[in-house]
Amino acid sequence: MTTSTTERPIVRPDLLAVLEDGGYRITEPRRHVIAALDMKDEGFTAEELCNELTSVGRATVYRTIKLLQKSGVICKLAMPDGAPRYSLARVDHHHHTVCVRCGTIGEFKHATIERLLRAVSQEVAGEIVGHRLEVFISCTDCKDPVRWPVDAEFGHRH
Amino acid sequence: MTTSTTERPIVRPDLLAVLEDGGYRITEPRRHVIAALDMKDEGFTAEELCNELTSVGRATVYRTIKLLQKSGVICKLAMPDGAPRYSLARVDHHHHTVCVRCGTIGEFKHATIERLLRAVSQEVAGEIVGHRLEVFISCTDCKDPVRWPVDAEFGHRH
DNA sequence: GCTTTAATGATACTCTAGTATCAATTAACT
DNA sequence: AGTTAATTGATACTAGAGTATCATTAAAGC
Repeated sequence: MTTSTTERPIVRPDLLAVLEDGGYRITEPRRHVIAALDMKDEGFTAEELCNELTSVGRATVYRTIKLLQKSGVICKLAMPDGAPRYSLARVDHHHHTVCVRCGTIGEFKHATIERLLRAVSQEVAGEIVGHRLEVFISCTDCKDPVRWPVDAEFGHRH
Repeated sequence: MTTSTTERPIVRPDLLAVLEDGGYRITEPRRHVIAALDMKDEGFTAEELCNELTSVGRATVYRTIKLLQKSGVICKLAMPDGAPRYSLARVDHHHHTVCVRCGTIGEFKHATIERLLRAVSQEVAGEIVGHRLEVFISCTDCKDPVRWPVDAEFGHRH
């Protein structure tokens, strides 16, 4: 762990801009939360972030996560067992690949999903208002044990 | 509510066969659970089932749900807010349409998803081990208020 | 019918993922 | 520097979705 939580963290201006745009104040705790999640390329849980950011209160971490989520800065997604996990949104409209071993979350955009939705909309008696697509992978050379088996709980091989 | 929970329910033989095949006993409580969920074409929660089946204990309802899920008889899926919901599996390999108003769960099969996965597998550094796809709809003439907005919590319009 | 072993039910418990409260603090604006 | 409203943090609380326990009951096979 390299991030000190006492000194003022350096935060990407575009992430701070999100706060400004939303009419939110730029505070020390929020700087710390943003700095911490910006360093991550794996997914993370809210509790993990709490444990790392010892100088920021738990409630504030949760509040900031929610705020950033509403602003589109981070995505909330569900692991195979339904456990929530967050990741920084880098691409605009995208879906996620999730390693069921190490929890690393990747992003991809694909035109095919739009085609799929158009096709489904023909068959469906109603209006499509959203969708959820997650692709579970086992990333190359991953040495971790499987933490989120896809056949547990939710029927994911469908 | 037409299902009495005291008299012996009539259960589709193919659903009972699932129990036999798994080496499980065919018991009265299990008959009742199966009969109840077979009558549903909307999704349901475990608690809802518990409340309907007053003659069956809560633990048994949960145990039976888990058993049937493992046997592939019912699917567990997540609503936009992450809340689990079950539905009887009618088609073999399929995905779900979920009405965010009334909670009705439909099934669809589509070849495009296989194409999509093949395309994604080219781009991804790892092996695809599963996926999750849910299409959220507002079903035709649905009069219910929106119970599961797609923009709450999880980023579902992605 | 008897035996054995699985299954049940009442209940208490657990765990996760938050939200609520509210006095103390602090960012932003003047 | 002073004002004010947003924000914070410590902590308690909640809700949902199950799981554990264990004495009692009831299927299945003989």
